[in-house]
Formats: sequence, C-alpha cells, structure tokens
Amino acid sequence: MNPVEVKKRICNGRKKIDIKLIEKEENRQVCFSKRRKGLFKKASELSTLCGAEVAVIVFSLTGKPYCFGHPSVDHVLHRFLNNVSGPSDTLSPATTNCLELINDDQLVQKPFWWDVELHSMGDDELRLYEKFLLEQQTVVTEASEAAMEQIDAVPHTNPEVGEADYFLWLLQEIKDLPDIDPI
Amino acid sequence: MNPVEVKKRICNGRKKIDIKLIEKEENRQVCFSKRRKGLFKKASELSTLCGAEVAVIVFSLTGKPYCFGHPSVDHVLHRFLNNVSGPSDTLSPATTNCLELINDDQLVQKPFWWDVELHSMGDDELRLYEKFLLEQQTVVTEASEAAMEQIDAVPHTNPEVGEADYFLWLLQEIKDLPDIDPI
DNA sequence: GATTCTATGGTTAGGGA
DNA sequence: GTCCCTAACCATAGAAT
Repeated sequence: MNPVEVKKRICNGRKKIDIKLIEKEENRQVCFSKRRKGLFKKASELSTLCGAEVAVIVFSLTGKPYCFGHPSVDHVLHRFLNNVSGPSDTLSPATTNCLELINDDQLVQKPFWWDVELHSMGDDELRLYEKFLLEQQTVVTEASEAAMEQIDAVPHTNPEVGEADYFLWLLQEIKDLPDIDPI
Repeated sequence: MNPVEVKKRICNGRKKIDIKLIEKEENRQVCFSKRRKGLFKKASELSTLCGAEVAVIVFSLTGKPYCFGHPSVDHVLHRFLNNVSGPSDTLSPATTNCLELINDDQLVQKPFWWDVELHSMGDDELRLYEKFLLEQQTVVTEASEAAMEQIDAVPHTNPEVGEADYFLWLLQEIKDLPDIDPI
C-alpha cells in the first residue's frame, strides 16, 4: 500500500448489542456466519479439552443446515437417541434374548451390498454413491421414526409376549437379505 | 464484608492454555462445567440474534448427557434427520439422470419389509421392533459414513463418467430387494 | 461438585475489500 | 457469500468460597 495513501482506518470497535433478532438482513447474515463459526470452535475446544462428545446442529433462517460433531455428528446423535428411548433393562426375558441376537456380530459385521470397492469408481460414481447412501439413510430413518411414533402412540399394555418369535424369523431373513455381490 | 478485613484478592488473570485434554481431573471437570455453560449461551444467542434453529448435545467423559435446543432439541433433530441429503443441483447430467431414478417414488414408496403392522404386536414386540429399527439406522449410517469418508479421501479427478451405469444396475437390484412379506 | 472473583486473552460489531 | 481490521466487550483460568 502506498504510504502516502495510508488513510487512518476508521475503527468501529465492537459495540454492545442486545440479544434479539437482528433486523437488518445483511448484518444478520454476517453475524450468523461469524457466530456459527465461533460456536463450532467452542464446541471443538470443549471436546478436546474435556474429552467430551459434542454435536451441534444449526439451521439458518433460510433453512440451510450446518453441523459439527466430535467424533461425528451421527455418533453423538445415535448415542443420544439410544439414551433417550428409555431404559432397556426393564424388558422381559423373552425380549432380552432377542436383543442379544440383534447385537450379535453376525448381523452387523457381515459384508453388505453397500460395501463396494470405492477405488474402482470415477468421480461421478463416487458422488452418486454418496447421494445414494444418504437416500438410504433417509429411507431407514423415516421408516424408523414413523414406526416409533406409532409405537409411542400404541398403549403399552398388551401382555402377549410369545409373539416376539416373529422377530427371530425377521432377523433370519435380514441376515440372508443384503447379500448381493456388486458387479 | 468488614472493611478492615478486605484483603486484596490475588487475581490470577486468565492464562493461555493450549487446546488439548486437560490432565488434572478436577480442572477438567470445572472447565467442562464452565465451557458447557458458555457453549449453550452462545448457541442461545445465535438462535435469538439470527433466528436460527440450534441443537447442541454434549456427553461428558463420564457419559452424562447434556443438551440445549431452540425451539427444542427434538424439533431440530427431526428436521436434521429428514434433511440430510445435500444440494443436488451441482451434479453432472449423467449423475442427475441417475438421481432422478433414485428420487423416483417407486423406490422410496414401495412398501418395505420394515413396513409391518404395528397394531398386531404386543408390548414387548413393539419395544423390540423399536430397538431393531435403531440398529438398522446405525448399520446404514455407519456404512454411509465410512464410505463417505473414503469418498472424501479419494481425489475427485477421475474423468470416467460412463461407469455410472453401475448404479443403474445397483438401483435395479435394490428395487427388487426388500420385498419380503413379513409373516 | 458448583459459583465467585479478577485480569487477561479471546471474540466479534461494524466497516471495508 | 468470504476475508481483514480495530477496539470494546466478553468468557474464562486459576484460586478461593
């Protein structure tokens, strides 16, 4: 910069603002960007300093989502959602047996059809696959949420326990299901 | 306080610390408490100032959950879980064709094996099914995340577009897949 | 454990680019 | 939209309560 041209920069130091919706569209936008960044940084510092798991999700007024998570947003959300769904140690013995089956490694560790070889894909394939995975997430999540809403709506008074055998069958089907060999 | 007794408080002003796990158990505990509070305050200010919807979930090292949400944690989580798919308008034409297929109602609205009749279930069955759905979410999410991490790691320079046909095949398989009639 | 205290280090509002 | 800039405001480390 030309020394002669150095104009004294007018410094508008930080001004105190009260915490209410910022009216001016542009100011609000800039503030959102800055403070979102600051919030994520604080969250990151908290997780590092204190070994905490943190997830932050923000929707701007325009509906755009932003998120931060350590170790990942989904990890924290799952932990949270599984915590919230209530104590699972009050289940009947019959159900517990079934849950052990679900938690068995067989189901989760079996290579599924979505375990494809990524390195063989081109750029567009990768992006498409990414999109596809997100769609699958959405499908399962929506089915899960819809079902769970219904579950919550159903009064939990039905004492029939024996019917749980259905799930043993269902699990068997699942185990045999996603075993398609891609290409 | 007795004026005679007013001892000058030795002030230890804030010291710069580097961002790494605080070793000393007690200090970490105090820091967690303070910074968690600060984080929630920042989140609150962001939502008020900018009209944003915010959810923050924190697990301490001891496993205790804390959360903040505006208008509520559940509201934001629900919105986020239904909203995961990102912008699709920057993709190449070849990819876009494929995405249209993905987005086609056929795939998503076809009744899947998890669309079971809830009202026929007993109490334990319902709880078990709920657990099962959460497991399925985890499986798909984890597969998705692992794959997407790899996708991000792969340099997006491969110009081969034609390979995307693989996904047309994959989608066909998917459409025919989950068509098991429960019981 | 949580809260209070003080002096710093850190954050950020309003401009400008 | 993002980045820099400054100065005033704010959060917080360490110690004590």
